[in-house]
Amino acid sequence: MSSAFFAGNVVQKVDGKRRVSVPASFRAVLGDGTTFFAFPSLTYHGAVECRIRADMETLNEQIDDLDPFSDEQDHLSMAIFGRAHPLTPDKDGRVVLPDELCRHAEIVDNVTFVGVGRYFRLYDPAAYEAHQKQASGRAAASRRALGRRPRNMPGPDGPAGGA
Amino acid sequence: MSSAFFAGNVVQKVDGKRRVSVPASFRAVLGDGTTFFAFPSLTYHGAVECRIRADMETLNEQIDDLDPFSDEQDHLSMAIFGRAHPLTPDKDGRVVLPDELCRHAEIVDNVTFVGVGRYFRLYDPAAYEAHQKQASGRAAASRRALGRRPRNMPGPDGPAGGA
DNA sequence: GTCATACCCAAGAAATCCCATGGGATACCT
DNA sequence: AGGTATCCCATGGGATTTCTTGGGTATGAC
Repeated sequence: MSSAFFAGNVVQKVDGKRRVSVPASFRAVLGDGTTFFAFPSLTYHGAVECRIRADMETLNEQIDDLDPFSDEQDHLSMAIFGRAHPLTPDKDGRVVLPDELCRHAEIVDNVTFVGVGRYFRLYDPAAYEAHQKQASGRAAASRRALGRRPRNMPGPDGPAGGA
Repeated sequence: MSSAFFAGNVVQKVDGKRRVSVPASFRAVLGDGTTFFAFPSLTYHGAVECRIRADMETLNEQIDDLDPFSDEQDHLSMAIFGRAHPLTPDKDGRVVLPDELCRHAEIVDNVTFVGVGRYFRLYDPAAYEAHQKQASGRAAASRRALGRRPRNMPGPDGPAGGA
């Protein structure tokens, strides 16, 4: 049901030890001291994707359902699980960003946390601005993909509540 | 629990801390201290769209149903969730408008809250006047798109007239 | 021992709360 | 009906708490 929901964007500093404060608003969604998993995004090269454990497990099942020994299965599990670092916020709400991920996303001394619904991403601030600009530009057109109905929300009798 | 319904328009002041009173009438619909999500409108550039959590989650599901890893999916979720700031009215019924949103809608020291049914929008007062004027002009023509279901629709010279 | 990781503490900045005031609208009393 | 007392809401400002962030200290691996 109402699993985690992340939204908004926040810029945080990365210190000399590669520590970063997970924004309080995100921590509130995660729950204090809850581990999440960070790995290079498959969708947008240059971002790090962060997901909660439940999502990782779902992903695992989906990949398991693929043909075992297939290249697909192998590649996906290597790309995701092989590079997924578990991160647990410390008592001050900070995590240490693995060097591999920083290099991947070219994160140096600032990170932008971006909520994307059930997961969030990490970007270099400049890269985020660029990607966001592009996404916003094209989103208006893509909006039709959501169905032709502007009223895409369930009503009182809608699918949400049932009875 | 019937779904939210927002109507009417109210101009509110934005103070030096970028605080704004959410109109009492809107708060009554939301429920006290209920957080809602504000993001740049995809349909009308220059407005901020505000939706309740349930709507955001529905939107999230719809976007999830799109092709995973597609640009479409990526752009929509970035444009909407990445810029959707959760706002929670404080005990005085006020929220702080994120700078990003103020800049987007060119909101400076006044905001117009506009009810649009299940959600509401924020405009710069002048921009609202302009948009409203234009919308009213086209509404008469678009009216037939509604079909003939609502029998009590005012005509072109209906009560919504002058001022 | 050296390096890496996790913990603790402190200070500045920012967000939140709390209270007081001004207006406008409504309810009430005469 | 006229006038007045109340209530509710919007708004300003100051006090408090929370968040972020820098640096120091312990724990443990190698």
